[in-house]
Amino acid sequence: MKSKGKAAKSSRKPWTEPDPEPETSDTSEPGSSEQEGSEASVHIGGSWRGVLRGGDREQGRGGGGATHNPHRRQRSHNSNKERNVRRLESNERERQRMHKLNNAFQALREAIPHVKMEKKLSKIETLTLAENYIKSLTTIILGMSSARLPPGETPTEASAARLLQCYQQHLEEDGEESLSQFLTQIHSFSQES
DNA sequence: TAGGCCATCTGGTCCT
DNA sequence: AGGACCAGATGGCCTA
Repeated sequence: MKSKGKAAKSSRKPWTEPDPEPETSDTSEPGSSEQEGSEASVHIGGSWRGVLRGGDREQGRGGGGATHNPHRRQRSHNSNKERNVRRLESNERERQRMHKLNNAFQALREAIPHVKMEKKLSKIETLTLAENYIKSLTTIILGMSSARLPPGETPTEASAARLLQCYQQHLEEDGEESLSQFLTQIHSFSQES
């Protein structure tokens, strides 16, 4: 679970009803997959978590607007057991999603050179270094291609075209969709300049 | 011990 | 309808 290899985390509170109803015949252990120790419920700092999260998340896409959003989807009235199952499935999917994200971060770490090899880069460090690395490479490539231009060709035109060609080659080799997206951006950039 | 970083849970919206 | 995505909350581990 925790990739740091430290002691397994056991204090995560599994999903439970904030307002426990009498009929909660849990056959499935709430924390079945990797948590144990189901505490009474999610009672945090003197208030219910659900209450805490009520109405102050009005920004951003997934952000919220939970309380007064007229377009809010009607809650389906599933049984507690059903909701528990769905919640656990959601948790599992979210975990997998985050693992994939972390794998991508790891791949990025390995792709960028950095000085302190013994220390693992944090996520924010990885992103920052990657940004700088891309900028440096771009500068170098543009410099190289403008150094040997065919006569009559403007530097930006030619270098952008070269860049495009280079990425197209990568695209053919790797077949990555993310690359093609970037390719489009490069292309529009080259047309602008 | 405080602060940084992280994994996980959670409930909301968005998308298919 | 259900999965993906997102951001806030929380608590554990580690280091200065």
